[in-house]
Amino acid sequence: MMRGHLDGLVLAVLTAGPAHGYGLIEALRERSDGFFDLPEGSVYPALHRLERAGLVASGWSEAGGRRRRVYSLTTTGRRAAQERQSEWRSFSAAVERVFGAPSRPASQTGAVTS
Amino acid sequence: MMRGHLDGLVLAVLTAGPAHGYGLIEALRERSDGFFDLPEGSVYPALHRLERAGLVASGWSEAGGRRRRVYSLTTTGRRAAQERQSEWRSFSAAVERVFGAPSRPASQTGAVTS
DNA sequence: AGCCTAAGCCTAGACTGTCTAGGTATGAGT
DNA sequence: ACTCATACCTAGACAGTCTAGGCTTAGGCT
Repeated sequence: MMRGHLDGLVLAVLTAGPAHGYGLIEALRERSDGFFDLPEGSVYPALHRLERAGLVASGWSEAGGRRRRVYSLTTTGRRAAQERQSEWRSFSAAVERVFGAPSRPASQTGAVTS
Repeated sequence: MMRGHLDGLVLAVLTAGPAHGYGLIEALRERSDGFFDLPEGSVYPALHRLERAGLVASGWSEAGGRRRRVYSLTTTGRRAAQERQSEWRSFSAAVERVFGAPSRPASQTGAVTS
């Protein structure tokens, strides 16, 4: 489950250069050491969503008799990629703070002390 | 937006001791240094979901004339809390790998090289 | 020829989790 | 009387992901 972070990851991959949907899935799998093995039904809609939002642009190309729709970042997409990344960092840091926070006295959270 | 990580965070807070819904929201806000300021409409349903799943148990208590529903971890909930945390770590690590991955040659991702 | 797999694209609908936006009630302070 | 903080709740909207299909071409195998 990608839980809303898919867009940022797709944009991150595209930062390194244009890619088509199928290759993007492979790139995500390889970059994550196999952790992200996303179904096409997740990635294609995400790409369409990003294109509708103007963050990526697409064009058709041909390779080995197979047609590919190749996506690349727009200018706003490149900016969005950086934003998503820094949003991730602060989100991730906040989660870590919650996980790593020290125990607090039970009285602060309404625990039953009797 | 909590993007599916809310359960893990709630369980993490409850690991430190029982809490009621409203106090849990405050605890999440404080632990995250203000980053997580969750609406009640997110947290209460999450608690009910966790209770239905048997990960937390609740009971009513009274404090200052106000009734509180206090939640605490069950045994399976305590185990789930650890699982969620380690799931988070591997998820987070995978995301970091994607963000931090070096650029690869365009040919690997179907880029238009012409 | 027939079959299977990999490479490539797509989408409708189900599902799930979060948030919006409302509601109720008590106690304390002005 | 009024407002604010505390404390609970839920229906329905919304958004993102996944399931489960569909389509096509190329290439390998029998």
